[in-house]
Order: sequence, then structure tokens, then C-alpha cells
Amino acid sequence: MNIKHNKEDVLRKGMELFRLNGYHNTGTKEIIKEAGISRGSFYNFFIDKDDFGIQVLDYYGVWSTDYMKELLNDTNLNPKQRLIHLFDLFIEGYKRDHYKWGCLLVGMTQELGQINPSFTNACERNFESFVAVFQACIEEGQAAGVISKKQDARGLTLTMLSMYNGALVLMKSGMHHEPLEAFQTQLALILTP
Amino acid sequence: MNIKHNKEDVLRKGMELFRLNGYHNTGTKEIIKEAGISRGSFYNFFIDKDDFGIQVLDYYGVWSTDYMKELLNDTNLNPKQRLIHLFDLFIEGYKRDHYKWGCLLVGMTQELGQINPSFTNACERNFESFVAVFQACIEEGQAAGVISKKQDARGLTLTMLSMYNGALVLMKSGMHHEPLEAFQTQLALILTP
DNA sequence: TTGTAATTAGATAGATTGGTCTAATTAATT
DNA sequence: AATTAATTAGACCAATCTATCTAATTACAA
Repeated sequence: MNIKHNKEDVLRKGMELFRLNGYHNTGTKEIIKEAGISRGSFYNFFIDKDDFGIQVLDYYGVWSTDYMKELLNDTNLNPKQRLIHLFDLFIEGYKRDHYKWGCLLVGMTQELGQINPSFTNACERNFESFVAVFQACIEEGQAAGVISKKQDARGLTLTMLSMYNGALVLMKSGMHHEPLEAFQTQLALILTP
Repeated sequence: MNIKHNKEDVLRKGMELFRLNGYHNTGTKEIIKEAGISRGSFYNFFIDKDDFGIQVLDYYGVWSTDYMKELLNDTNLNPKQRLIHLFDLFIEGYKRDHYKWGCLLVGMTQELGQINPSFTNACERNFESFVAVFQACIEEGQAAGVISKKQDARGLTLTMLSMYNGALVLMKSGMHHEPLEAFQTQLALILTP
């Protein structure tokens, strides 16, 4: 028997398409086709495309933070090493897929930020989840004396996330690996006490 | 007599609208109306919307780098101070306009990166212009011993640009001033030798 | 002034989009 | 087996978008 197509499959496929091609460049037609469901089912699951978009954002947020939490709980490494390891893994993944992915939150913020307040809220909400996860690790590292205290935990987290998101943008613009490498180099510098 | 509406006015208005609302969220209808020209004139100036989009990107690149060069030639300040001053001014501007602007290159990269190779090229080309301008200043600062040499000039430039672009994304997502402040704090740290 | 070029408003075409609806089929439940 | 619920394909609609075209007007140059 075939595996049943459920709501989560559609969300995952939508996440994939939006990350690759953006929100407006992905039609409901394509989502439906790629997810292998019918038009009727799509509009049973979701009120409209915007509703779907926001659910995709939240799905992406949970999907990402779950993985991040997992990596940042690796007690074989100290907090600083965990962060570096996490980004090493992420960047490896981008490289493997020829730098075609990007961060969905970055893309959606840019594309829909000023348009629809629901999207703005969803972007900020999920960015704040990212911040929370990273900040916990940085606080632990600062307390243990393995992460620099030159900037407070929240500020250092925002800096690190900014640096990473910005590097992904440069990567996607066609520079590929170089900005990621610069990020890795500088990350080690700013984390070191 | 009224000031004549020329091609440059349309480019400037397009730049403004694309920065505010994105490429797909801005119709030719709106561009034409806001620029105060006729439909016919628009398609006399530009082959199609994509052609217009790319010319807007290059216009934004020149417009930005011109201003950046001007600020980075202020010999009353040393190179490090010039960079900090430049970002202070930019951030002041964002604040004054209630954080509604963003970087056009970031937005276009995200929205059209994987879609149209002409756009990808235009984004990378203009990002490289930014890099060239910043890198010259950083090299000067490193040679003069007022900017850190922990990372090479190109790497430090990419890092700084990433950090800034990423902070703008967080800003636009609704966090407003906080990520910008974190950026300013960390910028001083990474530039200091 | 006359003739040429540029610009205008706006109708219109053609394609695509998001979203609804229906009638048939499949799956689940009692 | 009988009944109810879920899902399907795809026709369909209204709105929107890019782009073209026309006919009238304006600006400019000889």
C-alpha cells in the first residue's frame, strides 16, 4: 500500500519549493502536483495560500529548531564546539546540494515582510525560536568560560545569526562557498574568549 | 515647467518600490503610476519587467556604492572610524524611516536567485561592487594598523557585509533596532586590532 | 510653420493565478 | 453489507498580470 499523503507531506513539499523558488514563484498548482494531492484536499487542509504559507513557516521553524536542539545537546563537546559543529554540518549540507537552498525565514521576510502582518509575525516568531535555542547554548558557554563575554548572550546570538543569514544570502547570490568560509573563520574568532 | 520624467526617475521609483514590497509584489501598473509615466513610455525604456528589474539592480548598485565611496573617503577619520561612521549613518536612516527599507540586493537574491540567471548575475555583480569598496577601506586600515588582521581583508569584508545584511533581515522581520545595535557592537569588536 | 519624433491614455489581448464547485470514486466505519 | 466521510480529477470562474496596440496629443527641430 502506498504511503498516505497527509498534511505534513504538503507542508514539507511547500517548505522545499518556497526555499528554492520563493513564495510568489511557487503556484498552488505546483505545490499540489509535487505533493501528489488534489486541489480539493489542499483547500480542505488550508484556508488559502497565505494560510498555507504561514503554516509552512511554522513547520520550518519547528523542523529547524528540533535539529538545532539535537545538535546543541551533544555533551561530548563544549558549547562553543557544539555551535561550530552545527554550522559545519549545515554548511556541508549546502555545499552538497550546490548552494541551492537558503533560509526560508530570510526569504519570506524579504518577500512578504511589509505586505502581510501575519507573515511578519510568523517570521519574527520563528526567528525568535532560533535565537532562543542559540542563546541558551551561548549562555552556557559564557558561564563555563569557553565563549567570549565581550558581547552579552543575546547580542552575541543576534550577531551570530545575522552573520550566518547574511552569509547564506551572499552564497545564494552566486558567491557560493567563499562567504560561508569567511563566516566560519570569523565565528571562531568572535566566540573565543 | 514641470521637471521632465526621464528613465532615471522610473529606475529610482522602481528601486524604492522593489525595496519596500519586493519584485513580484510590485506590478508594472504601480510602477507606471508612481513614476508618473505612461505604459507606452515604460515599454519604450525597457524591454520587459525583467529588463527593468535588472536595470534597477544596477542603478541601486551605483547609487549605493557612490554614497559609500563618498563616506569612505573622509580623510578626517581613519579607515576603521570611517566604516563605523558609515554604518552609523545607514542605521540612523533605517531608524528614521521606521525600519521599512531593506537591501534590494538581499531581497532580489532571495526572490529571484534560482529563477533567472540574469538576476543572479546582476545580484552577484553588485554585491561584488560593495565588497570592492569596503575591501579597499579595510586594506587601508589593516596597512595602517588600525584594523584587525586576524582575518584577511577579503574575508573580513565578506564577514562584515554578511553581518550587516543579516542584521537588516532581522530588523525587517520585526525585531527593528536590536539586531542593528548588536551589529554595531560586534562590528567595533571585529575591526579592532 | 511644417513635419517628425516622442509621449500620452487607455482599450485590449493572452496567459496565469488563486480559489470554487461538481460528480465520481475511494476509504473508513458501523 | 450498508452508510458515511474523505479524496479525487478537472472543469470552471473571476481577478490579476504582463505586454501590445491604436489613435490622439504634445514636444521639438528644420
